[in-house]
Amino acid sequence: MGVTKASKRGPRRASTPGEVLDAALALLDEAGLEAASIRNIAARVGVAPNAIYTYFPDKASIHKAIVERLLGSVDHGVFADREVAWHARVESLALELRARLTAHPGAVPLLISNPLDGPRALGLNERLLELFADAGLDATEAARASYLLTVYLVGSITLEVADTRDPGPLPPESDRIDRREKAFAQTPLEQFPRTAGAAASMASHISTDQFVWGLRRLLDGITGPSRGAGSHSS
Amino acid sequence: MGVTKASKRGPRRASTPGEVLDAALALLDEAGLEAASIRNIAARVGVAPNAIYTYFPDKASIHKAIVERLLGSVDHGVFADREVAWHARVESLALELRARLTAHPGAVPLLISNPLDGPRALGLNERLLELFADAGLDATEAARASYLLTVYLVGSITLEVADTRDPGPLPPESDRIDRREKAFAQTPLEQFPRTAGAAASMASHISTDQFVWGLRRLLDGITGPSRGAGSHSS
DNA sequence: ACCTGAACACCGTTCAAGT
DNA sequence: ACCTGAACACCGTTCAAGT
Repeated sequence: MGVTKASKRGPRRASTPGEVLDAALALLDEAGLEAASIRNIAARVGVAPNAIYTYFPDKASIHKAIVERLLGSVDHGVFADREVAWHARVESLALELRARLTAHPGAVPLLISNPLDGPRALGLNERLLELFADAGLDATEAARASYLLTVYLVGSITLEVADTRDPGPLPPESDRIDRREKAFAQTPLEQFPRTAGAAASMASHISTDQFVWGLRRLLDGITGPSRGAGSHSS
Repeated sequence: MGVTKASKRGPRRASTPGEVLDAALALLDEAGLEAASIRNIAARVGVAPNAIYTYFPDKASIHKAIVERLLGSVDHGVFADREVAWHARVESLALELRARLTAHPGAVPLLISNPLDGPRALGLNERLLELFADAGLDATEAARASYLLTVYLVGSITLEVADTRDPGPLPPESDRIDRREKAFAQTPLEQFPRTAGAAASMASHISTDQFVWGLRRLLDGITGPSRGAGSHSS
């Protein structure tokens, strides 16, 4: 309450930090990481390259801000509801995060090259720990479990975007499955018989099905198959 | 047999592709990704920058070759032995891969920004599929399981090196645990109570213990807890 | 307070030329 | 066949100057 709007002196800013991030994210989406240079961002904002340093101290801080923005865009409502079974809540959280992050493949390299220590990242971690506490895990187990899930998310997303090198939005799943099948059809059968033979199933790697399957195997490993409440130690 | 040594004409190469990779990997290890520029590599090899293009068509191909070299350095002997229980063999493979890759943190960004489709990567995938076949999984299940394990490896390694931003070899585990504990001691308790409270357990995230724990949870999820042979479908 | 032009020390890559 | 010098079109960042 009672916070004044902001300073009003000087030649009034030509832009805002938010617009700088908009420009950066747009470039990331359209043309990939290397296109999101300070100079290109400045051009899109309509300002000289060095004016960017009025908004952010350096390029790394822009990267961190983008990651925070993406993490901040996840809808907490879906999995914060304690009425829902915890299994389903973890699944919602994981799917929501995957959706938000794969929507901007160009930004994924930023996600995985910086430590996840911003307020949004910590907030999500907090949600995860609550979830596992609700599942009956003690503090140590919950910490391990939430880290395991983070590993799974990061790994899945990384592989998913690494498999589709070119910039721009991810093509529809069906197209990607198609491409994968063609790629595997070319792998030398004699040398890698199982890999080549598994082509059909491999196609499903990049699908949501595979993601959910892996997620469930992982949760089963943590709390025991098809059981919700906590058991076991170590 | 009977392969002649190589061409002997021309001014004799000042270097070899292998030495170029040595130089690149050394720079990666000592000073990180951005230090491993074509120009720095050339300087270390003792040649003009553009001479590098005699050995590799572009920078991306050097990156791919480094990844292949690292993957090629894993010792297949440890887990190829079918006398050993498959659980232990998977664990050996995972630990061996983790050791080889975290030994060169600077190279990890290369690993995760290109599709894992080189001959070495396919060879390792083949080993994994054999392993899961030995465990009694059918082709589809084995494909999913091997993908899940790849996700786990990539995610673990990514988070491990992302948490230690500065270039150079990873510090000893005890130091990293120490640093993590200090970092978490600073996280605002009111805002993220569970995250801050879990500090002690979080420290173990970057340890081999945590890696093995997660790996076992994951294998349990795939084949059922503390059981080796295959069961279940879908 | 904010923005600019100019400069610095870098990139990856290409091209014509030398041996 | 291999290497070089020079150039091209870029980078991120800094600095002095303008309003």
